[in-house]
Amino acid sequence: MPQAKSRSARKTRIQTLNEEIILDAALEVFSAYGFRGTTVDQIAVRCGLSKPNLLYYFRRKEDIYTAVLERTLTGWLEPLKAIDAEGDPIAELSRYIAHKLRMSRERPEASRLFANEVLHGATAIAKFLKGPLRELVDEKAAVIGGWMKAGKLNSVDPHHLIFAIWATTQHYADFDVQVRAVLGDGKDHMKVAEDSLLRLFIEGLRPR
Amino acid sequence: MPQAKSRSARKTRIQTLNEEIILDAALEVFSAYGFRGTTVDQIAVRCGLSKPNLLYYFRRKEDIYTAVLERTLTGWLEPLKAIDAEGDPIAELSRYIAHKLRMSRERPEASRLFANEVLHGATAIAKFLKGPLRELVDEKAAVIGGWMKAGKLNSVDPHHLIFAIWATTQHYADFDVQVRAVLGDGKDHMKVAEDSLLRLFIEGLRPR
DNA sequence: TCCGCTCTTGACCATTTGATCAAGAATTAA
DNA sequence: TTAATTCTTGATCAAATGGTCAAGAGCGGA
Repeated sequence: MPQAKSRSARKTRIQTLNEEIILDAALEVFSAYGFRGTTVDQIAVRCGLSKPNLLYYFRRKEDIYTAVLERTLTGWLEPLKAIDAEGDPIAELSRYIAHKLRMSRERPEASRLFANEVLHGATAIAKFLKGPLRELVDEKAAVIGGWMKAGKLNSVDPHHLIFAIWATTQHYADFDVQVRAVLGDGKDHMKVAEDSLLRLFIEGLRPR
Repeated sequence: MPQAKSRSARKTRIQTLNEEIILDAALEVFSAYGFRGTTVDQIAVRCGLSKPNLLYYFRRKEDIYTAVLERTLTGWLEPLKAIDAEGDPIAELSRYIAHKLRMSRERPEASRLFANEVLHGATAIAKFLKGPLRELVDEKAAVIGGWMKAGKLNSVDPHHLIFAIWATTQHYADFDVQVRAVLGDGKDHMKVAEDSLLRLFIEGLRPR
């Protein structure tokens, strides 16, 4: 809502359109350079608008940033939410891992934006972390813990299991440059990554 | 070597001392705010020197950054190097995981500096990644692969296994804020983290 | 068509910040 | 002690950058 007073709550066609292309461009730039490393001009150039025009839609650079973050956080919890307490434990967790891995491949910018924000203190999303995120994690950790008590899974602290899944899957987005440096940029390694992670999480390293 | 001409190759007592306290301060600040997010003045204040004085020892901000990175990379590979082909596979990998986890607890700044650099393209350490890092990883991956072929470990792509160990252990340094938001800041959770990761990597989730 | 509101931008401003420099203080070797 | 060298810093600069503003262009409903 740029102009606090004169502009009505309803959005113009142009307004909707431009806010969208701004946030698209902002995600690209912020995820690549971080908040401080990004200039408003970079975003402006990227989406073909002038700098004052950007600041017409978003008063401050920070507003663009928080808008991009909010937009990204929407849906960030979806894969975890999808874990079904009634489903087969191994199948549910396998699906979760595969889902997170797919997100790292298809939308690495979202993961990097998030990683950068957390890495630098997460001041903009502290409430999200301590609120919705924590609640959902607690809930699903309880589900996983139930599976373990029922003997359907080996006993591992469920919270740390979730951390491990986050870490390993998001690694392919956040540390993509390193992965490519080690494996070579050529081919697509995500298929191997998926097979490896699934086998590792489910079977572990010790032979049976 | 600040003054190119008049200063000899040998370092003064003061020079050695000050370069050290500068790099100590720089690690703190760079790891917290990233390269762009850090100002020379912040570092100067942190170590009690004036800004021009900092730039007497390191001509450019970038020189401080690369010096800190270099200093941090020294030793970054040590834990992986320590994996012994002659040792017991499970024991060697357990020790490696525990070692990396301890580093995340004791020197999280180093991990965060590295994470930030890779996240933003790793332009300053590209040679390190494609050179020494890759070579060492290939070497140790071969060792682990040998263990698997010998039936001493379940077969998982060794490169991706190493990525998984990096991701899960460094997660506790890089995503510390998130971990605390979910688990609560109060107690020390690293002991539970270690038990969980070791059990997860070795035994996996599927009950035997 | 006409009028009010929305959209766009060139010019501009203030602050931050990396970097320089000259001059003086401190240190060191003789 | 002395002279050469190293170290330190206040003052200053130029560039980058977030943000403002007034004026004009464009759009949409009556």
